[in-house]
Amino acid sequence: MDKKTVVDILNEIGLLLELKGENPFKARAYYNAARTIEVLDEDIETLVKEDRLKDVKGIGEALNKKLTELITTGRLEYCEKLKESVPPGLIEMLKIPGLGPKKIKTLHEKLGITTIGELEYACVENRLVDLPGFGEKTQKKIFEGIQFIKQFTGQHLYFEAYQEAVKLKEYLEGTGLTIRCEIAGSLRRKKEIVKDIDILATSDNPEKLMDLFASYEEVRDVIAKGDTKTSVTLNSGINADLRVVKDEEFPYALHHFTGSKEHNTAMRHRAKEMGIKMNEYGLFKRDVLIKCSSEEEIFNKLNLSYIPPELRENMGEIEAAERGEIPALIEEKDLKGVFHVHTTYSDGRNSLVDMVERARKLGYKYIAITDHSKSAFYAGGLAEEMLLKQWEEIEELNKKYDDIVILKGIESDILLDGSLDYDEEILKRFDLVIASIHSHFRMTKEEMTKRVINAIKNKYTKIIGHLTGRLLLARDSYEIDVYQVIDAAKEYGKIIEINASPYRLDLDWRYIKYAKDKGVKFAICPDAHSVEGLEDVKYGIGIARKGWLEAKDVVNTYELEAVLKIFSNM
DNA sequence: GCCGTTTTCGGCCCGACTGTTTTCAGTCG
Repeated sequence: MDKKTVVDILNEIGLLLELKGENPFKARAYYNAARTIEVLDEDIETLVKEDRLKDVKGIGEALNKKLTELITTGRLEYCEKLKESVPPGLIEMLKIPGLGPKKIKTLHEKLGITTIGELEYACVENRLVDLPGFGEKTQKKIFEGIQFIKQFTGQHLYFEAYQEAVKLKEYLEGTGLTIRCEIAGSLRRKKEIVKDIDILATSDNPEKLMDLFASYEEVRDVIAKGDTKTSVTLNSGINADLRVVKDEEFPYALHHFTGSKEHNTAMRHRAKEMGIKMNEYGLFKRDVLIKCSSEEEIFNKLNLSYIPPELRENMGEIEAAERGEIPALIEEKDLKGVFHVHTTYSDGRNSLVDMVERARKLGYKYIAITDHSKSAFYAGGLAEEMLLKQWEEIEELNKKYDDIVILKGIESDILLDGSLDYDEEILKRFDLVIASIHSHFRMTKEEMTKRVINAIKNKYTKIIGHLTGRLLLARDSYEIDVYQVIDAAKEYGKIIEINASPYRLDLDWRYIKYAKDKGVKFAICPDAHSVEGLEDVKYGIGIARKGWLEAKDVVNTYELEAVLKIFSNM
């Protein structure tokens, strides 16, 4: 075993001990030993063989024993045990500037954070500021550090890539060289996670356009550059492709580069059956172009009604289009009210009145304030006294405004046995209870499913919040039988949330259509922790559309009276 | 965990800097 491996292992042990909060001097002893061995003149294997390691200053009885084990067997049980006891994500966090073992330990112990993704989400939810030794600036610095690290992972949250794509599109259009320019690919399909940005443009001067694309100020690297396709890496770490085609080819190319691959394959298959060849340059019957000036025409030529990009996943959309049964998908303007809003009463960044004011500005007719419940100590959950205070404030505000109604709500933790977080006396006074899992993620699938179904059975539960608990690119869903939960929601007439936080987008759209077909209703909720967060509903709309939802499937497209009626019938 | 003893327990490198905190803890080099 070479010296470097030994040194690395000793340093790692030091680190792990610090993360565990062991005696710092014990950790230092390992660092010291690592440095001692690093500068050792003699071969360490020889020292072990001749039992002279113990004579080296800094190596005592315990280290001598461990190093002997390591060098003779190639393994060190102590180190392996230690590694098992510390989540690997904590070690990764050391890469974040400003974070050392002590702060990481605090994050782990106080907030239960085990991965960088969870940490990022905790920053977004403003959870770090109240921890001992943390504050506004620390939280900001950590968040920025995470953004830097994330650049190199190759997968990106929809909203981050989308924002980049919009800027890029504006830049390209600003060159004056594009005739048409669109964001295509998985972004256009509103996938929750994307791996790159695809932009399609038409131009009379493609070469110049490619040059200007490659010299866009946000470009860090040019990966490939040609006449029809150029690939770059942006400063944000996201890859972007620009494809340029002739203007008459645009509709075909837009369809082709929007995908998905599976949808395209099925479409080509269908075309072939009709004796038509289909590719990014056109539809051809016996090599003669079938002229189409829009995507809609392409579908029509194949005897299909228009399929919105969000549905192009080859999950039944072609068959539905053939029957003329593509639904009129929900749009953001359909929303009349907003549920699931946090305020400074718990872990929100803005006050109750600020949230209400912003909701009014956005044109909503009702808003449900749903701070965390008392067991959510990590998020400043509300004890009964605080609830009473909040209700007083809500009543005052309701007197003041005649254009918006504020509902008294709560995002109640679902406790271990599936019960809600307050006594019946309190529960019955809420207008809206959203029941969500926030703790004890590690249960068996059967236990977790039963827990959530118990919450569904509770007559005060109206909406089931972020059903799978996933944090995109950060934390997988807990084990749960989503289909069983959906069936229970149907049976008890409960609403399922589409959590629109761009970090969650939960319920996953792949389940939504199943629930819709059963007749389950949804609510698109921003889970807003700031006034800006209210606008996250747009991401929920994208996911709802991917799940084939129409306005009538989503209760917050209804007038308040209708919503309250649904609630009262549960 | 190591070392060195006034020999078995108490001390172990530190200064700049930042951001908390209200006199200091944690990070970085």
